[in-house]
Amino acid sequence: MTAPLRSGGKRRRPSDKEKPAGAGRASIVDVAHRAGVSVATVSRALRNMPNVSATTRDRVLLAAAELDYTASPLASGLVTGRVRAVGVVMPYAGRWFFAEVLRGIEEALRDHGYDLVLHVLVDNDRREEFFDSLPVRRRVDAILVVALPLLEREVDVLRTLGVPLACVAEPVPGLHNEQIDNVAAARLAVQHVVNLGHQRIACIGGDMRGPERFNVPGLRQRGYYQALEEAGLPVRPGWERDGRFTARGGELAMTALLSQPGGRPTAVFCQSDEMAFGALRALRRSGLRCPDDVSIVGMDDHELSEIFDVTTVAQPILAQGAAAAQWVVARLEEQLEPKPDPQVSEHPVRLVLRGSTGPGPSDAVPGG
Amino acid sequence: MTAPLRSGGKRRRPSDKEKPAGAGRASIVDVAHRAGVSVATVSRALRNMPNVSATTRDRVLLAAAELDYTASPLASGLVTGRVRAVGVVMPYAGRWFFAEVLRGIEEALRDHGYDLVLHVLVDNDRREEFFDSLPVRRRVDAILVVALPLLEREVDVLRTLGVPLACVAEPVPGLHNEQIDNVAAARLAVQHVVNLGHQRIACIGGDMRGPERFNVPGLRQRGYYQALEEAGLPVRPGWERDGRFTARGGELAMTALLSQPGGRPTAVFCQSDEMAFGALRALRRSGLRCPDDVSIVGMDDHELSEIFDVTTVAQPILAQGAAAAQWVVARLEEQLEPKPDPQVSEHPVRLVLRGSTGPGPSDAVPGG
DNA sequence: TCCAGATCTGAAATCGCTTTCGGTACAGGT
DNA sequence: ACCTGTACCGAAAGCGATTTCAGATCTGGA
Repeated sequence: MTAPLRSGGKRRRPSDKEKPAGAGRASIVDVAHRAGVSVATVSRALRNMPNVSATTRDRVLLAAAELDYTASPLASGLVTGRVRAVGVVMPYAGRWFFAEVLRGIEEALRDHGYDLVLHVLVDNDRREEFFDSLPVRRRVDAILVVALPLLEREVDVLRTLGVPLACVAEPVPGLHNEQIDNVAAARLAVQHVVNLGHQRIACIGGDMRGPERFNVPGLRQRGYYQALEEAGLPVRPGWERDGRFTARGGELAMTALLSQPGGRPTAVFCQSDEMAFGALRALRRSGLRCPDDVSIVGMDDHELSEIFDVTTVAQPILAQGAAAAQWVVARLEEQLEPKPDPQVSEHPVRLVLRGSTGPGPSDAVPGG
Repeated sequence: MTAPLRSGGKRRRPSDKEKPAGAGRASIVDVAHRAGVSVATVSRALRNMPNVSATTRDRVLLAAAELDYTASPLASGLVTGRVRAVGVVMPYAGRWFFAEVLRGIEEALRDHGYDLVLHVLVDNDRREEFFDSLPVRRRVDAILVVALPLLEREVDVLRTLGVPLACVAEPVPGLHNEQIDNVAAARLAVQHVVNLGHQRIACIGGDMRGPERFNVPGLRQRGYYQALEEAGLPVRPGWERDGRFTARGGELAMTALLSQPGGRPTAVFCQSDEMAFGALRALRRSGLRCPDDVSIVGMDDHELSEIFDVTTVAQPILAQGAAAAQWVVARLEEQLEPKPDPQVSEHPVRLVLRGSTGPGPSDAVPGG
C-alpha cells in the first residue's frame, strides 16, 4: 500500500548562517542580516518606498546584489494578493492567428514584468474542466480571453475571481474587448472584388453551429451580405460554403463551389487566408487559374499570404493582443476595477492588394 | 509628491465569520471551522494523506465543497517549495513549429495539473534580460527550453535554479533532450530525390552564424552532404543557399538558385517546409513547373504542406513537446533529481510523399 | 485489569514576505 | 531648556498553507 504522500522531505540549511548556496536561495532575512538592518527596511528599500534613507537603501541594495537576492513572488503574493501573472485562455494554440495574438500579449506583459500563464481549451471537456475547477484561481491577477466566445454562465464564473477581464478577437458581452470591425473588414474585401467588376461572388466561411459558437464567421458573413446588397447583387444560395477556417476545409468548399450546377462564381471571398490557400489549391487542381478564371480574396493577412500572393484584408493581430494585455495591466497598476472605459476598442484594417484578385469577366460589365 | 506606494488597502473580512463571499475567498481555516476540525486535518484530508479517518475526510470534503474551497497555490508553494508550474522558454512564438510544440507541452502539463508560463526570448536584449534577472526564479518547478541552443554560461545560470531542465528540438549539452535525428531526417529527404534519379540537388538551409547559433541547420546540412556522398554526387558550391527558415527567404534563395550561372538544379532540398513554400513560389514566378522542371522536398510537414502538395519528412512535433513535459513532471513527482536517464530521446520521422517531387531528367539516367 | 502500540487529531512552528504601529533621533520653533 | 514634528527604522502580526510533534483514543494481548 504505497501511500501517495509526496513528502519530498524538507531540506533546511545545514549551518545556521550560510552563503547563498544555490543562488536564489537567499531570503530577505539573509539580506537584512548582511545589510545590518531589519527585514522591514529591506522590503521597503527594495521596493523604492519612502522612509528609507539613501545610505540605508544603498547598503540594502548592495547586500541584495551580493546575495543575488530576489523576493519570492509566492511570499509577497501571499500577503499582497498579487502574483504578477495573467492568465490567457484560448481555444487553440497551434494555429497561426492564436500564436500571433499570444506573441503580442507575451511581449506586452513581459514589458510590465508580468508572467503569462497559458490555458488552451482544446475541447469541450477541457473547457468544462477549466470553468469547473478554475485552475487560474489565485494564480493570476487578470485574465485574457482570446478568440473564445464565452457563455454568460462562464463569464459569471470568471467574474467571481474578482480580477480584470478582457477579450480579444471575439466579443464577449460585458468584457473589455480588443477587436476589429469584422463586418466592415469583410465588406471591404467584398467591395474590392465588386469594384473589379465581379458579380458572381461566393463566400467561404466558418462553422457557426458548433458548441463554440464563434461570432466572427457570422459578422464576416454579414459584411459579405452588405457589400453584395450595396452593389445590388443577389445572394445566391449554394454560394456560401463552410470552410471550417482551415486550408483543407477551404479546398473542399472551393471544390464544391466549382462543381456547382448553376455555373461557378468568378470571385470568392474567403473569411480567412488559410481557407483562401485551400481554395487556391482547389482551383489549380481543377485546371482553373487565379485570378484569370476566379479571383480570390482572403482575410487576416496570414504570414504566408504574401508568398501565395493572396489579396486580403490585414488586421493588426499583435497589436490587439498587446492592447488587451496593456489594458489589464493598467487596471492592475491603478486600482480602478471596472471603470467604464470604452468597453470595446476597434483596431484598423486595410486592404492588401496582391495577385489573387483581378478584373471580373468583361462580358459582365454592361456599361463598359 | 505622490508616493509610489501601491498599498491597495487590505480588505479584511467585515464580520468575523462569513460565507464564501467572492468564491475562492474561503481559506483553510474557514473549511476547518465548518467541518469542525483543525486546519491540519483539513490539509491532510484534502490531499488524500493517510491518518485521516473516513468519516472525518468526508466531513472535510463536504465542507470544502460547500465553501467552494481551493488551496491557495501561493501559500502551499511557499511551504513546499513547489508551485506546480513549469516555464517554457522559446525564441519565437508566432511561428508554426513553436506554436505546435507549445501546444504539445501545454496539453501534457495540464494533464498533470501544472501551469505553463511562457517566456519568449525574441531578441538578444530579452535573452540577456532573461538570464540576468531570471524571472522564472521561484516561479516554476522546471524549465523547458524549446528550440533554443543555450550557451554554456546560460545553462549554468539555469542550473543554479536547481530545477529539472529539458530541451526540445535543439540539443543543449547536458540537458535531457527530446528531438529527432536531424541528420538522418535530412538524409532521408535527399535520398528520396536521389532515388528519383536526380543528380543536381541543391539545398536551402538556414543561418548558422547569427547570435543564436542554431544547430539544426548544420545537422540537416550534414544529412544533405551524407546523402550526396552516398550517391556519389558532388557538392556544388553555390547550390547551398540561406533561406532563413522563412517562406520569403526560401523564395529569394530559390530565385538565386535559378539564376545560377552553371545551370540550375533539378531538385532542391529545403530544410523547412516554409522555405519550400517560398521556393515553390519562386519556381512559379520563373515560369517553371514543379515537379516537372524542378522537384522540391521539404522538412517538418507543416500544416499547409498537404495543401501545397509538398513532399516532406514529417516529425512528431506535439509528441516531442509532450514528452519533454512528461519527463520533467516525472522528475518532479518522484524526487530523483538528475538521474542518468537516456539524456536524449529521439523521435521517429517519416517521408511523406506528395506532388512536389518527381522523377529526375531522363537524360541524366545513364544506365536506364 | 493494565499497558504497548496503532490510529487519529490538533497546536504550533514554519515558509518568505508586507505592512502596521510604535519608537528613536534629530530638526526647528518657542 | 522644552516641546512638536518629521524622518527613519524595527518588532511583530499577519498572509494561507504544510508539517512536526505530542496528545488523545482505541485496540488487543498479557
